[in-house]
Amino acid sequence: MALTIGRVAKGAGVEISTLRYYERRGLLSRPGRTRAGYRQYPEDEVLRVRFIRRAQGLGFTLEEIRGLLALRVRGGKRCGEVASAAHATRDRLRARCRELLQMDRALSRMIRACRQGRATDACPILEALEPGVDQ
Amino acid sequence: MALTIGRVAKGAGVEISTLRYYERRGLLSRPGRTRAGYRQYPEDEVLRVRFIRRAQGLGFTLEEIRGLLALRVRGGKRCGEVASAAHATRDRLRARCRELLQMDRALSRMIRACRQGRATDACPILEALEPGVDQ
DNA sequence: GTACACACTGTACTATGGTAGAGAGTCAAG
DNA sequence: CTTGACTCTCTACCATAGTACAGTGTGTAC
Repeated sequence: MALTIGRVAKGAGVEISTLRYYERRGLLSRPGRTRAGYRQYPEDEVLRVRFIRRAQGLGFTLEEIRGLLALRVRGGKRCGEVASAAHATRDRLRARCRELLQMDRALSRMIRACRQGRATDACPILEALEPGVDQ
Repeated sequence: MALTIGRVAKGAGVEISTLRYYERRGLLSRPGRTRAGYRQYPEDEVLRVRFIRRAQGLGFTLEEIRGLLALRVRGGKRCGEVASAAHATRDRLRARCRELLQMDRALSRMIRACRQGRATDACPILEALEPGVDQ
């Protein structure tokens, strides 16, 4: 049961034109077509599109997301290649997460200061991030 | 010892034009000027700019970063307001971090599968994220 | 067989986050 | 006092990530 582009769009909560755009950018592979030229998507295309939107929400560019989506193990071949790409990606995710947690701690400090009625005149987020500045 | 725009740019690793752009967008407050009209920045402006770049790397828009930079406790006044904004921001950071860790786990699974010579034909990241799809 | 929703391509426009260049003034060294 | 590096404003351009629209074809319900 193939889906039309309209159904995929509705399912994933995006515009039809966005799906065509993703196709042009190589994030979605070219689907089959009916004789009339209508795109025919497999049902799980919706999941792929949702993934794209979530990853964008996390601050990845479409280029990066294209890379994420390309990561998969194909029959043991080129495994080393894929595994090292996966490792590198994982490292970047973790670094990102660490920085988020640093901001989190800064905010917590601020909230505490606030509760105690102390004023922090300088920006606490900015201060809190200073130690990590050189990487 | 005030800094010229060129020194701030060099210190923060950005273009001069970018600093003027940030000023227009309200991320940097208008600095004092010399009689000749040259901008005069306090030394810690460099830190502020570095913070902006890091936050951008974490996927925040300039608008969001403007909000982050505005969060500070001013002499106990408007504390409730600021604290609730800080809480909300912290919640968003944590949600973001959780999603990153979800992707992290997906990658780890893939790396394990790879080591064991198993092929995962579907995209493992995509699969791993499915449970979280509905929020 | 004619509405009407939906699909197709192609082009053009939008917002965000910058970057580049013109034309002019400024500062510091020699 | 001139040369060169730096700064100023203003306008125009660029890439990314879409969105909108024109003009045309399709599919189905009545």
